[in-house]
Amino acid sequence: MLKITRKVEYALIAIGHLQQKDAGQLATTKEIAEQFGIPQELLAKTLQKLAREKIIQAVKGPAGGYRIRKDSNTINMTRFFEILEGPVGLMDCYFDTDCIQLNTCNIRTPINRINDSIRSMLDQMTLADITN
Amino acid sequence: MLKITRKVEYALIAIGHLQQKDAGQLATTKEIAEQFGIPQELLAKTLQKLAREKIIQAVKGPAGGYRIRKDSNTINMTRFFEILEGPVGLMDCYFDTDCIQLNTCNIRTPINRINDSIRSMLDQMTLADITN
DNA sequence: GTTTATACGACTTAATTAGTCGTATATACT
DNA sequence: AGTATATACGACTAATTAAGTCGTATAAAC
Repeated sequence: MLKITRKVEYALIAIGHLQQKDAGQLATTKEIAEQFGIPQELLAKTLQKLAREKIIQAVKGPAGGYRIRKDSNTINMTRFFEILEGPVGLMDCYFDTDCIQLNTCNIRTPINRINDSIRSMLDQMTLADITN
Repeated sequence: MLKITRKVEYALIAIGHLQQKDAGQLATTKEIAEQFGIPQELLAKTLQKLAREKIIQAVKGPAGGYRIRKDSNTINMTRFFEILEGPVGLMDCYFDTDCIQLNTCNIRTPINRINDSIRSMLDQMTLADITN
């Protein structure tokens, strides 16, 4: 439990790599995959998702690749995680309120308290913080 | 990601129920399973694990069951989660340091920072806090 | 027009989680 | 003593989720 998935892990590694680059410089998925020993196809799909959400910028064609956007310090980690994984919540009922057992459930409140703490912590971290 | 498992969910529900009881009163797995609509066998195994770790106390035989221990406010949530699920860490390398990529990995430090925050938050919560 | 990059959906495989079953053991009660 | 009812626990199966692969399309540099 409380594990991040490989997709997130790979995405963070890639972003970290992009942040090392000089402004405007591109990196290809191939380059990143090889350098960090991660499966290229999976990384590719992940970066595509991030590009769609304007977290990074994609450039097609030969000499293409991805670059980090300047505003990466405005993107908080809750948003980042949710792009790649969907809702960040210890239990689904944090978002999805039509649980049959809602009335008998005696742990919703405390769990949501933990949840809120984790979310607000992640809210306060930005993607830029990931560069060591 | 960041989801708690059913085992933990069921355990928390059960503990919440036990805490409602008057001091020394027992509840059976059957009673809890029926009241909250959760699979009895699975709940049983979970409670057995908690009993082994002295989180709750088991009484065998007819008129047996489980009761909460008085010191449930000294048990923190990190410990509780780890009894049921093993190490609480966003990535395995938080505990297991022999990752092949340790030297190339550029996200270990920031991830561990998030990790520490979550753990220290859970450290500060006790099981007793789960009673609404 | 060929090469090399991203885009993206469909698919397969692997791993984890959830749930079940059989059997043993302790104990209250008759 | 014998029966009923509770926990104890390992082995097993089913379901769900995560990880990884493949095929094909599209854009752009040369």
